[in-house]
Amino acid sequence: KDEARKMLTDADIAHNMAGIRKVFEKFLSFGNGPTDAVMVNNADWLDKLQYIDFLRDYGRHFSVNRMLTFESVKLRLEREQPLSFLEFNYMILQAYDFLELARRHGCTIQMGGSDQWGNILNGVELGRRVDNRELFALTTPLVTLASGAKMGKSAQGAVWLNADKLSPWDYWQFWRNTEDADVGRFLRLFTELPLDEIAKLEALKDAEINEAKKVLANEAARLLHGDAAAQESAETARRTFEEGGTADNLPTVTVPGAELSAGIPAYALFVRAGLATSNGEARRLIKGGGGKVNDAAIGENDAIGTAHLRDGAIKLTAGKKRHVLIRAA
RNA sequence: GGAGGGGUGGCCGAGCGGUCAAUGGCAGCAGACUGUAAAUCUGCCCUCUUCGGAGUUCGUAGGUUCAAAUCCUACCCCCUCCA
Repeated sequence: KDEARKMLTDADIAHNMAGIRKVFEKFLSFGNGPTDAVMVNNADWLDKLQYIDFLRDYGRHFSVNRMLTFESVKLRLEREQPLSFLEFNYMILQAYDFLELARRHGCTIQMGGSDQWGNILNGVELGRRVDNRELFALTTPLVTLASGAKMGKSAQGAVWLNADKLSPWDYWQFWRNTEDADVGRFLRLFTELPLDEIAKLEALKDAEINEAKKVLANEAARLLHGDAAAQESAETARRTFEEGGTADNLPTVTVPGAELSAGIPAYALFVRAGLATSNGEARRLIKGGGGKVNDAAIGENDAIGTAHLRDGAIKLTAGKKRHVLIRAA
């Protein structure tokens, strides 16, 4: 990270921990068994640190000369951006965390993105110097797209693993929209399919590669959100994109029946649906031909109401991929 | 503490009294082309709008001026060097 971290309150931290645990629960089992995962809070040991003792016992093992050579630090200095002492200490604390984890839980390997390489090695070295422990680091390259961009940007922003940040449907869509050139690699990285099967999928050419993308979306969504959610998303996608119809499971926003009877201007409805963040944006979207009601162009000021209900819902579309159903509450 | 440089829209970065809601690039959104792909081209990209305009922006607060992102003062914050 090369930008200042935000200070978090205790409540923020507790909230974040709960969120992190919820995500990891999908992939790990927490418990007391020999192979179960344990979630710990480094405040358990960091809060008790005595400054002078810490400096004397651990601080002496860190050379500022060396810390200044770290990429994250160098970047900040080169750009003449601020780097507080608090942040400068982050790598020391991370190293100490590794040591504490080794002492308390017999943890011997730390994994992370390649940007963590230096930080993790600091811990490895600290373990050797202080406890004569042998610790290990394992890092993976940050995943980039074939086009060179960093992965993780979707139409709505970041790709979140929490369902309340990014719905299973949007998560499925994210994978479905993978670039051709990334499909094989992503199947290997993000699914548990056998490699020979992936090789076959990857060999698909042109429009056929879409089948591979569906498999990728299904598998990735299944791992995170479960079978049911994955299948539902696949079915919703099939009906929406392949049949051009209206699937019941598209994201839905409800509006009080009375308001709908009275009629709501189209631009306002797009804002309500979350398809635009301001009235002006909604207007521009519709004017530019990117906003549709029940798959048909409309005027941005047209009143949308009960007359537009089809099977109990009004389908709003922004662009080709974002659809929202409006239902009366 | 002293000297110098600087804080501009999500980010980078021009502007340095009026023609500035503010060049350009990136990111984002939409249209065309397609395969829910990429690349490319086009449009949009502060808020509101009865589409004529209106209102709020250029660290914060004051001031000068007919007019300020641009000048002055104070304050806050950042960077560099000196102590």
